[in-house]
Amino acid sequence: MKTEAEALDMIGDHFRRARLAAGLTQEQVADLAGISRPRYRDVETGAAAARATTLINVARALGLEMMLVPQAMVPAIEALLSPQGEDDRPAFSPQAEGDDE
Amino acid sequence: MKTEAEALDMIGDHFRRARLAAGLTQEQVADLAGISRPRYRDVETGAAAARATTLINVARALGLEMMLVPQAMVPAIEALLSPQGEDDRPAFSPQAEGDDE
DNA sequence: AAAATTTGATCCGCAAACATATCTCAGTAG
DNA sequence: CTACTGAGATATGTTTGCGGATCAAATTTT
Repeated sequence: MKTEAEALDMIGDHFRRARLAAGLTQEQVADLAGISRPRYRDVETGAAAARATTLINVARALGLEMMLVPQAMVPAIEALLSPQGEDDRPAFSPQAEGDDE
Repeated sequence: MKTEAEALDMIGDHFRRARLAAGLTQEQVADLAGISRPRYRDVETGAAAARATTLINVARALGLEMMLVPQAMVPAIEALLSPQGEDDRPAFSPQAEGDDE
């Protein structure tokens, strides 16, 4: 695995930013997402490949939403989010698709 | 859990659409994503809460990308994708956040 | 300073995702 | 009818995410 780990790391970084911006502790977010604190920590650090439902719950606890979009549309969406400059950082870099790896 | 199952179902439906649009078999996509066919089938049917890396790989195998976006921006992004009307269907409905459940 | 809070990190036990193999059924082609 | 392909479904065993408890380090608060 290669890009997968990077993706997880970017997700975790995104979550951390959103959490700090919201002024929440790890435990608070973990509780909101319905997961344990050690596990939320793993998500933030990208230590583990969390389940889809876990990521969805964490995202929603932080006011975020996971979306599936065509790779070709990613730049446009990023452009749409950047100016808003809240705390939104698109999740994954669309660096070509390595298919598997 | 409630909405989680729905989200998984929507993801699976999205994948299936993209797969058929690409003219690929389940086995081909599973191979591209680096997972077994029975498991990819579970993903399509929403039977299992796949891992984050699994979803990322499947998405990329289908020319899609997963993104984390502020819930407030979801409608705008959907509007951006709708006109394209290819095979893009935003993944999850942003119906408030149930936090945990 | 000490005390409280937040975070990093680890272990154990359990549940679930995962691979592999196998079987069946629907559809199409021979 | 038989042969082939795509897809649904199940069984077994391995891997791993997960909760809970527990520890220490870093930060903040009094």
